[in-house]
Amino acid sequence: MEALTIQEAAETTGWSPRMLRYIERAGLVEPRRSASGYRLYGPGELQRLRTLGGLVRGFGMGLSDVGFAQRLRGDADLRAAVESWLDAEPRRPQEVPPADWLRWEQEKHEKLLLEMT
Amino acid sequence: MEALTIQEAAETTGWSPRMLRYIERAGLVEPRRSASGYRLYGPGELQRLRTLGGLVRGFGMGLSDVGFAQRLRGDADLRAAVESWLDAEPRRPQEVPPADWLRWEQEKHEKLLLEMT
DNA sequence: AAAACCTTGACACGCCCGTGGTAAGGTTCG
DNA sequence: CGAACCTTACCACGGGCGTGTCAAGGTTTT
Repeated sequence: MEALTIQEAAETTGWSPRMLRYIERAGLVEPRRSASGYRLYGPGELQRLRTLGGLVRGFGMGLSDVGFAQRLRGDADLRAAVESWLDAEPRRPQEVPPADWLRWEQEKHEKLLLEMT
Repeated sequence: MEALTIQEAAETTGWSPRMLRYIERAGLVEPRRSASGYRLYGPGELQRLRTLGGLVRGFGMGLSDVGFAQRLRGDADLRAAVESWLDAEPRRPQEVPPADWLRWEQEKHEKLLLEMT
């Protein structure tokens, strides 16, 4: 049987058993269960847990950020809305021909405005 | 002068003046300032504030999520790390040829593993 | 059967997020 | 000049996040 119990998984990944349960509830790494309900972590889950640690510690992001990124991936509407908001950055009006930048903004947003009301 | 003061901007966008200052501190919408330090909201900022409201209320995301999305856009390393983590989803091992899925995981992560230690 | 695991559920705690309010002081308008 | 605005800096507070610990009960191992 190629699967570790929660305490063994905790030892090889650096997370506490408590956090492994939390990570599961957050939908980030969900191990399969044994017949009696024990969590069973396979090689894929272990790898994912280790790189999750690298992500959090290496970039200072929270588990909820990873959860949001995961949500972004699965929800095309959300992704489109967020991207079009980011595209419309009104930074530095002076980097744009001064006569145009007002209309330029408004055009950028026309599509989005129709969608979200 | 085509720019609104903070209270006027608040009235036309639905945010409170307090929140407009908060949103600025979060790096999401940063208006330019008058000579004496007053915030001046132009058409671009106003539009951005309204669509930000749509994003938050329409999708139930927090301002910090929008901030994270913005950070993702600007930081290529972060984006690559997050994407490769999401790509390695160990969901449903049975959807993949059973002999391959273990190596498949490991290869997917090799690059990332070298970068974050 | 006892030890050493596992499960879920609860209480707790510190910190950050999203808000509001208020105070002390500068600016603009009438 | 006075009213009405603006600025920054604080205090406060409810809620969620990331953790730990503990209790009550089921499972696996020896």
